Amino acid sequence: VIEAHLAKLRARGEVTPGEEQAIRSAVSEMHQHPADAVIARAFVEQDHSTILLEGLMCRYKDLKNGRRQITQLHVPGDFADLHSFTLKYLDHDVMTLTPCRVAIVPHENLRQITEALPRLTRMYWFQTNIDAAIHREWELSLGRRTAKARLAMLFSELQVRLEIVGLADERGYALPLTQVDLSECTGLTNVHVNRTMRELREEGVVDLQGGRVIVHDRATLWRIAEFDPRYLYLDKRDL
Amino acid sequence: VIEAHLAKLRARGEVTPGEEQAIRSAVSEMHQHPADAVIARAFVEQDHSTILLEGLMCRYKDLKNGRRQITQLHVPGDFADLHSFTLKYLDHDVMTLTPCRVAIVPHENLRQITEALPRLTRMYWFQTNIDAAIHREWELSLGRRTAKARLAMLFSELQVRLEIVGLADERGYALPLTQVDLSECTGLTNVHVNRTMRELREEGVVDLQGGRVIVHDRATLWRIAEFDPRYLYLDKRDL
DNA sequence: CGCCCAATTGAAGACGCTCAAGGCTTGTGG
DNA sequence: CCACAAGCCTTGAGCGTCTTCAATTGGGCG
Repeated sequence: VIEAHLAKLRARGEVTPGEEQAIRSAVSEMHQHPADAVIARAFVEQDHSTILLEGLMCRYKDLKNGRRQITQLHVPGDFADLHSFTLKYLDHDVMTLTPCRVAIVPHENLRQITEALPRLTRMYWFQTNIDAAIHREWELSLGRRTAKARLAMLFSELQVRLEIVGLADERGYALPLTQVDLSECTGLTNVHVNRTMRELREEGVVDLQGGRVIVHDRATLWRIAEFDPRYLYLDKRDL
Repeated sequence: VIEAHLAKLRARGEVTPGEEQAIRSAVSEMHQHPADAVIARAFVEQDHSTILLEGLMCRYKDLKNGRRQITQLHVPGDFADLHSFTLKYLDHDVMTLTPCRVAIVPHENLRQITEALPRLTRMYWFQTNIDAAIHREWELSLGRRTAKARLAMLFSELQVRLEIVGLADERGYALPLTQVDLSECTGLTNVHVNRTMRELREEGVVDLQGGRVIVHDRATLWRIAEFDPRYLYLDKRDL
């Protein structure tokens, strides 16, 4: 059931049988969450991390006036809050966007991995560094990209990330998000997301209907977004 | 000379004599850079990381139309590109903003630390996770904060980060940045930064003159920014 | 003294926001 | 089986924050 997680690790490099065994036995339990459930609240002490197996989750931060910024989306295979292992508490909430199945990994087990398996430790360190790389690409979107490019970026990124775990192909992928969700990812309003989506649809680039992203013209989508997948670090390496 | 770096690590927890020795001997050389020098170019293979000893550096990403987003500022004590150890290349450029003194740490030495010193490895993993936390706070700024709040946020964050290494007090700190630099941090134009700085000055909150940030009213500054320093993880912990 | 870079200010315009209303789909209960 | 509610999508109109373009001022330095 954690195949997606292993697939994500293997996108970077080999996972030895011993490492795979260590990962499997680090999982203490499986769990199911409904949509819109807060998995981890900001500034609350954590004693475990969560691997997303099925569904979509997000990290977000709020301002007092209610304006919300989603700082990252999580797809199956992601360690949604691995960074809480070193941080002890999170600086953001983690919430499900759809019903989700997850695997729980106690921090104590992660600690033992860092004591005994340096290579696997580096792999997990690497994974949190990818999260940071995604944050940086989103900073570029939020700070400098136009509305259309922000949405194009988001759809491009998700397509690549979902392809790694076999949940997308070149034609599209399931994405059961509302326009409000998209607006909170892109720093726009839902109204403006709606208008921008219409433009992208009328230009024959992408469409989102029935909870599914349909990529009509990937080349144009990437060009609009100035999307360069290298920031996702998908090439294989020695670790 | 790496005292600032040790001070930053010690803000989170103890550094044992053995760990301190490992850090010191991991440094292969010192180096001096002029202002506006690119230290690491995006997508170019790296074989070392860089500790900033003196001066200011930044990470930035550009769009094709020339619009630039600075994704993080680095102050003395920071490991500016520690993440290149696991990533092998960076997804952004790293540049000096002022003349800088740096210490070079070959990745091979970091690798040996991960093989032999799990606790120090966790400390460094933690440091890259702080970078990610800063990225998230900036995402919130870029996506949802007003211009005034973005600048207030930036000045608040830098004051706290510089205090850790003894380069700021409650009255202010040296910050030899131009308004163009500030605009690239905050996703604004230099013109709008200028106008917003004037507002903050006229309200008696902060001022930036002669390369120095003068904090006249820290409480108001934090309130405008909705600044909560917990995202910088300055409390001491077992590691 | 004059050059260069940064800061500053003005005026006009654009991109995205706010407020508001209407339509569509889905699920629920009478 | 239909009425109704709830949530999401869609569209219109007006507005505001921030941008763009341009010109002027100020300060540091060779």
